[in-house]
Amino acid sequence: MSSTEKNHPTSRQTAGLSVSKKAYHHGDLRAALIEATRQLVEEKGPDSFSVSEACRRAGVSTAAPYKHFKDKTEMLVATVLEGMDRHRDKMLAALEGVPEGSPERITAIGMEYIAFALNEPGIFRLKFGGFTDRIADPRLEDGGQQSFGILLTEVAKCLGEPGITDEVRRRGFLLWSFVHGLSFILHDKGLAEKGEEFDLHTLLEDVSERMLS
Amino acid sequence: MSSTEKNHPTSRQTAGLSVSKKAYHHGDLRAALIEATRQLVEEKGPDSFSVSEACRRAGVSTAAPYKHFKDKTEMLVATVLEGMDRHRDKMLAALEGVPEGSPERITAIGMEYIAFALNEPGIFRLKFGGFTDRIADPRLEDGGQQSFGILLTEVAKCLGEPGITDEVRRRGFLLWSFVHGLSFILHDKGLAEKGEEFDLHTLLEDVSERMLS
DNA sequence: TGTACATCAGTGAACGCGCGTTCACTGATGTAC
DNA sequence: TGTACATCAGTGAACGCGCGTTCACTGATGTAC
Repeated sequence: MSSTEKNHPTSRQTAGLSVSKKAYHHGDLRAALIEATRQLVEEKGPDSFSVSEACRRAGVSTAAPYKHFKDKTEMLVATVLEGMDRHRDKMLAALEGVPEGSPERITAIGMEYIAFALNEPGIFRLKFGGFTDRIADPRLEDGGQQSFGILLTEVAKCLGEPGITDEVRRRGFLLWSFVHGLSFILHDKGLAEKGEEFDLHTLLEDVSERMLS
Repeated sequence: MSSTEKNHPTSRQTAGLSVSKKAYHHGDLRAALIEATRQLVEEKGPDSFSVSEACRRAGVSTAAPYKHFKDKTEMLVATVLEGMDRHRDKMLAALEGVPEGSPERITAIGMEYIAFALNEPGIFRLKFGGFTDRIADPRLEDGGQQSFGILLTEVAKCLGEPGITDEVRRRGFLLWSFVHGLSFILHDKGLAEKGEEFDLHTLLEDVSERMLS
């Protein structure tokens, strides 16, 4: 009984979205587990993540998560979804203040995409890397579709097209492929050195221009 | 004793590179294990590969590999190296008959790169995916450098540059990023659908042209 | 050609480990009266 | 305000599993004479 006050010092008041979520014993174990999962996925990589370790980090027994998630995969899906939300928010934020219809908006989206891949490579790979037993959750597809839609909207405006035409989808797909590949390459220390002599922003501007003209 | 003739029906005569490798008991267990590893990596994914299962498939005890490889990682490295050799050979083969200095050579390299990623996604991810405990083997770096060098040589010829200049490296890096990203996207069923309406070869031609002009 | 010996590829049993998941439980909390 | 009760988040012990690696061994092969 004397060694039980070691955990979650600030979790009781998480200043958060869900006051409706009752603060039983832990406060919000679900959120705490997602955060622990996120940290572990970044520290050890998506493939080395284990439920047990997340529990250790959250300071609960290994059985506790099963009150909140069906199984390990659901924990990972929830964590990726949370990451994608942040990702999309940042992409939209990056657009603020940049003139409508300017190619700089495309560059801004690309920069944000790459920044996310570099800052949260674990989540990025969990979403895009194609890993063990493939998480094929429709909610993940939806999130990706939304982000891609943001890009297409900007491409349409840049090209002066009336909407998401075939040509817009085509250019958007090409731009996405490029930025996606760049993300993987820059994230990999051994590969990134082949491009370290180039300025990232200039590269993106260059490509945006070539692809949109 | 009655159920031992089930394994490796054709492995005794592997029509191979190494006659010097003595045919003791198995013939060439090293090669057989690499092939088993390759198969498993494709079937189950790089992260689900296990030494034990490779042994089962090769029909040997779980201790046998340690006569040929230091540990699990060495088995994977050897398998990736073998795959990279095949990859490079195919890239070079794809160039045969295509006129020197034509952008079609760039497209051919790109098509081959993507074909490899789609046909051997396990090996591709093992080389490029950035996975558990990161394999950072200098031999892998070398192989990648070689392939990139082939691309740069072609880019230089297309641009009419005297050698591997900064501009050649820059264009080559952009082209590689694009094809690399495309490989990941097309390999992923959920992502590939965003580009399924486009003809791959036409996309590559388009990008090569935009990047080389 | 035959024999004695050295080599070493592959064996089979064992090890310790951390994993994902289950189970009956407990005890703090919220609610009804 | 106080008491009885229902809820259910989190417990702790246990499970069966497959893993990577080790060890002393065996027995087929190649070699020296």
